[in-house]
Amino acid sequence: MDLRTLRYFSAVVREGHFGRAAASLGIAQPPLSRQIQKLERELGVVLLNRSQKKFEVTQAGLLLYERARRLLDGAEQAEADVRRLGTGETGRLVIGFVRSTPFTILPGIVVRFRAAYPDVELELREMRNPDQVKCLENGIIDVGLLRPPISSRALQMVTLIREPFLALVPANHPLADRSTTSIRQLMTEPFVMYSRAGSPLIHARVMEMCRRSGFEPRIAQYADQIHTVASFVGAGLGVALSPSTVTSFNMPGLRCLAISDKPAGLPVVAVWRTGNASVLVRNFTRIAREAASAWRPQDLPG
Amino acid sequence: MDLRTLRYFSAVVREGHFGRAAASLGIAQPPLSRQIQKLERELGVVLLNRSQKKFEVTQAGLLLYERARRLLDGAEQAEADVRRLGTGETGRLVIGFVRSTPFTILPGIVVRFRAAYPDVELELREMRNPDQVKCLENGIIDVGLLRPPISSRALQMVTLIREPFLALVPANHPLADRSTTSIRQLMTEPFVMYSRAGSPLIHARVMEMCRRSGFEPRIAQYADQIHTVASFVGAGLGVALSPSTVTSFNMPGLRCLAISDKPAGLPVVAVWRTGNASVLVRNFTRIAREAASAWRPQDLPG
DNA sequence: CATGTTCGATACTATATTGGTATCAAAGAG
DNA sequence: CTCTTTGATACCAATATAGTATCGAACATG
Repeated sequence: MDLRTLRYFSAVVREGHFGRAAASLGIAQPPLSRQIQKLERELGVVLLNRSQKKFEVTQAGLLLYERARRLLDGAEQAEADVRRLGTGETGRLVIGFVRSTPFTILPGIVVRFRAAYPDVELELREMRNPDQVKCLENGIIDVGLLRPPISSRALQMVTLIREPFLALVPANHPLADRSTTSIRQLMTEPFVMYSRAGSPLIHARVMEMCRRSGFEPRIAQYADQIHTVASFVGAGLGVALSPSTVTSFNMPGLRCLAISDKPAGLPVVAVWRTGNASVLVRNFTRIAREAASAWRPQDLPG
Repeated sequence: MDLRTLRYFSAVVREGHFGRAAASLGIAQPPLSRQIQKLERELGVVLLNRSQKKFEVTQAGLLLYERARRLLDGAEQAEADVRRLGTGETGRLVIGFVRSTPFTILPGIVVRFRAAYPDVELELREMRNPDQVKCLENGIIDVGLLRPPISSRALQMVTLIREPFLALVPANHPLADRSTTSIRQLMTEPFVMYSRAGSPLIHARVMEMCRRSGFEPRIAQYADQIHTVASFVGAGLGVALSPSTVTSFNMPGLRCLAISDKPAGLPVVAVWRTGNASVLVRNFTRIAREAASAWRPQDLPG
């Protein structure tokens, strides 16, 4: 007993007429008659009473008709649901993100994704880099938005944006009125520095930039997070090199300058399990790339 | 998407292994692989992630697995139910019967049918002959237990029993001590007679029997029903010819005698719609015939 | 009452689908 | 590095399904 046979039988009962049923099914009448006969033989049950020219549906036939309708509806629904889930129109996606992304690309990604796939449940979890790597490997999150490097070979990634670095100086600093500076010009300044523990990636990059410009920065103050750094610079504790996200805060006493050295930006990547060919993930990363390419660091000086 | 394909997919997911799944389905592995591929192509959805040697079921695949299980269970259940209904193991049967049958064959039929088909709902309705004919034609009752003749050509019948006639005499009658009499011997007796209106069939048969024996009965009293006739005879109002069911009552002052003329018994038949090939009806009439052939008029004299 | 029409069943043929056997290519296991 | 395991592929055989032509019974019509 397969669904085609049920479809046929259902059509015969619905139309009350083999010829019309066959027409509605897009087949000829003789195969339809045979299929119904075969169904009756298989079940060992008379479904249609063909005593006269016109047939009459037996009790058993009526029962089968009801059940067939339910089964066919169920199958159709299942097919549609699977298709929707499989094409990523529906389902659930858990996204990990690091703290900086809500100030850059995360909002754009979420807005675009929601618009494109309104029926996909999107769960967003802020997590630090190492947690995201673990959760990606466990399957707890499907995609991570974070900063490289990541070491796991089971993970695949695509670079979304490179956040440029800015130089931060206090408003009363000699450089404060200019829109651009070089890293070398900050050589003698005291630095407010991202701590190695709190932001190891930025710490390393800033140290590297200074060394490339030929000096070891004199560190006046460590700070863990971007707004702390900004507030310390605004308070006059020193200068800093920071991802451009600082412009998202309206910090009093703070001036942001473009860096003439044009150091490479700080990449943010989307990461997912290499095996995970889920359409949802593919769609999300596609949208993420689109959103990222439309993103521009806001209020950039210079 | 048919049920076989779903069965195949379900087996693959359940076993987690194409080879074992194929074995459990009783087919070879290559056709199974192809069917799954075809299913994925039809749905346009990746159901199994075959990234490595071992596959992994996708979200969509898991959804389809759940739905497939439900559909397959539903189909199996439907098949079983239809088969049961179609083979008359289950369902509902409405039986009409005339007043006399509860004293003769009805109990035996019901007991046997209940034993053979415990899951069939049996509804019993006492109805007079003409009502049964109407209800049979309307489909309100499925089988009627009644006395011929019936005139409708759309109805089919089978004779179940022939209730023999007995002669009834008062206990103080000269014939009361004998076990047999002839109809002629009652020629001069006053008769308690079934009324033409209340029991036209019996009335006609009794009149016919008397006329065949060469006399017109002198009617002392009319009565409608069998127990009324019996009580009147017992009260000494006259003699009577009656179906043997009278022996079911323990009527004081009444004696029952066999009739040496051996008149033909009063037939009771089962009747059903000619078109109605319902297995339930066939089974019921078969059981009715069995029960009838086992029936013997009780306490028959002679 | 004969005749034509309708409707499902049957006979036969062509096509499509499905399953089996042999074999391959890649991935782990030892 | 070799052997085994596992799903995929190529090719062939068997089965199942659909189409065309036609039949036979039942109802409608003149």
